[in-house]
Amino acid sequence: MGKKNNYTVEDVAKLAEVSTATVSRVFNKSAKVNEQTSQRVLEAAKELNYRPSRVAQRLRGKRKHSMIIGLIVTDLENPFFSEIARGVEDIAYQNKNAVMVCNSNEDKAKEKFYLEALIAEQVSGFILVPTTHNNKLITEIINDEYPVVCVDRKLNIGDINVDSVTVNNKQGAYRAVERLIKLGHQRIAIINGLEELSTTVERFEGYKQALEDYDISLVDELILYADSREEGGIKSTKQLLELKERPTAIFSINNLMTLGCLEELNTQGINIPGEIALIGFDDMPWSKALNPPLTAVRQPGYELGVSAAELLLKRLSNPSRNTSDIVLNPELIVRASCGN
Amino acid sequence: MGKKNNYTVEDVAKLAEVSTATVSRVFNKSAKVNEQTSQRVLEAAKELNYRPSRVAQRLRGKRKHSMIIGLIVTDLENPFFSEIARGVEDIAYQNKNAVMVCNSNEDKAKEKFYLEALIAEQVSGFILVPTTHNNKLITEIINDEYPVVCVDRKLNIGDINVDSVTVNNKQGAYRAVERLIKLGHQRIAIINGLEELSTTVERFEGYKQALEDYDISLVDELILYADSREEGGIKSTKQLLELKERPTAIFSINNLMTLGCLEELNTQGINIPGEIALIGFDDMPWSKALNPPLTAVRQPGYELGVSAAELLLKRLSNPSRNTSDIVLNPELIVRASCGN
DNA sequence: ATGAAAGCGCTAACAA
DNA sequence: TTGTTAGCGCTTTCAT
Repeated sequence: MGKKNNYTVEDVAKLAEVSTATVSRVFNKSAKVNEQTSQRVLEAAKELNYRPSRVAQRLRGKRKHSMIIGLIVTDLENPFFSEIARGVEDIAYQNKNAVMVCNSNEDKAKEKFYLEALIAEQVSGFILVPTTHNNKLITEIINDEYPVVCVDRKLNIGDINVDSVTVNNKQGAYRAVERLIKLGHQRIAIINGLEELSTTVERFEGYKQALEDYDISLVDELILYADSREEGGIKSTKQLLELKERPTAIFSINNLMTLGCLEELNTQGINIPGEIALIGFDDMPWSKALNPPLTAVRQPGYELGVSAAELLLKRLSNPSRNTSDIVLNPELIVRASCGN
Repeated sequence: MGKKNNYTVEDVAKLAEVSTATVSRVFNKSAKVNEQTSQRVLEAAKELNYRPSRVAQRLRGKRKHSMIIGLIVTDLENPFFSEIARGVEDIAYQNKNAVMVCNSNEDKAKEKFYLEALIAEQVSGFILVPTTHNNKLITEIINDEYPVVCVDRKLNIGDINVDSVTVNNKQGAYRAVERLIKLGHQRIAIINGLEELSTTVERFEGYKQALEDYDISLVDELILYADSREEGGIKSTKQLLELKERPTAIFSINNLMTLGCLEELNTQGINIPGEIALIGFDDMPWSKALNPPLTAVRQPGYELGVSAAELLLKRLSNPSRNTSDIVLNPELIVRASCGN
């Protein structure tokens, strides 16, 4: 019970009748080794099924980093974030880095827990979807010059410098709402996500801007906030439907809430887009198979992940590089749910 | 540039004017330390913003494991697997373990890469959705007494003993097909997933069993295999629709393929379930919002993850424990896509 | 209650 | 080309 393959360089060295240094050299190709000696070492290693301990390597080595990228997202069940994860992973894997993804579940304590675990494990750097702007730990980490890239959301902390990759949320929202307006809608409700998120703030700005540009005034009862989950969409939609004067269109700011919204509308037998038109933020694989097919602002999740990983890799190879903010543009995918 | 907070026990010891041993004792509460000394150490540590290096701890310490669970899934973008991940994570977090999830993307080389990375990092153990049955590396790892739990798929290797948590796939498939038969269908097509997966094999068995029990013979042209992705569903459906004699019902074995299937059916204007009925394996958050709402076999993804994590934790605390196989039962969720 | 010192498994000078 | 040796940062005897 538990031999657990704990052979060391020394065991291999002994079996191959060489020094530990030679074993190390063979494994790392860090210096010329005689072909035959090399063979002997490899055979010995194979016989013992030897695996170098990365823990020891890391403790000793000058290359302090682990070739492991930590990715912390806020909701792994949300396909938008799994798309990001895929993007990160593809780039990382191409560069022989492993990605370890952790799910903070929008919970600050969990985020902290994972951040600390990953630092303790000495990951090379982080790609992070921060839970909220104001995070002391993250500030510390960044000030400690730990390589960090924020993705999807910005870290709105005073004068701090971080790489970031985000989407032009304001523009995306603006286009969605503009579309609705041009279709003749005036009473346009918005279901916002968590209030403190930069994405929520920006999308809401797009909404306000569009209304303003078209001389439509904001109506309090049409501006809702929910929890970015399906449940939140259902609840908000119910609330909207109870209004004396219902909205003629709903702009839902996140994929899962949109699903909830659609469900509730269908449940209550509302005709979409006849009675109420619907546009969502975030286009999903199933959007076109929905009833009705959903008009949505498509965010390039995969590309977000790719860019973030590339950015992190660049910083890793050049730590003194200036930080940069990459902003990707979303796109409005028009389908039946908003009419035409 | 790059101070990177590399303070060590020694720095703290110096500042607090104690020995490194004392610092260690304070941090690990591993022995009585004078209250005042302890205070001094803590202050010194805070001042330097000292974080013990887990790498060094692990190299030295007797507790060899890291409180990190490695989870390797085959498709992180598939919500079924993210549900599993959530289950694993919740249990792990409750027990102060971190989860690092890796995505093998159904690729053996990638699976190997991650397996080795995680072992090298000395994770406490694995929860694994194996890419295919026959995997030498995994056999080795298990034989090395590394704690492993297989989830969703079994590792059909000869005499090896592993903990596993799976779904009763045969039963689930049987019920789906039986339902179709009872609704009067005789020409029932099946779109299988990757041929070598245990899940595919078992679901196909359920299909065959049901047909046999109701005296319906197997028809080759109605038995298709695809790649478990949306694209595969589209392709297979096209193929089915080109048949001289079309099936009257389709049983699609995986969520993403079902989506593809539905899309293609809708694209070609097929009436569901009028012309062709559809049942899928795997119920998803969006299933009820589809057009038409989808009848599906619901797999308890979250519970799968929970059970797997619990099993792993048990093995960790008692390595000589007998292995066990947990089988969870699926459930047929009836909606409009199969008629009634 | 505290300190000194050994050593975990490995790599990188420095020698030979 | 190969070996010897000194640590990496920490925990853990063994002394004191």
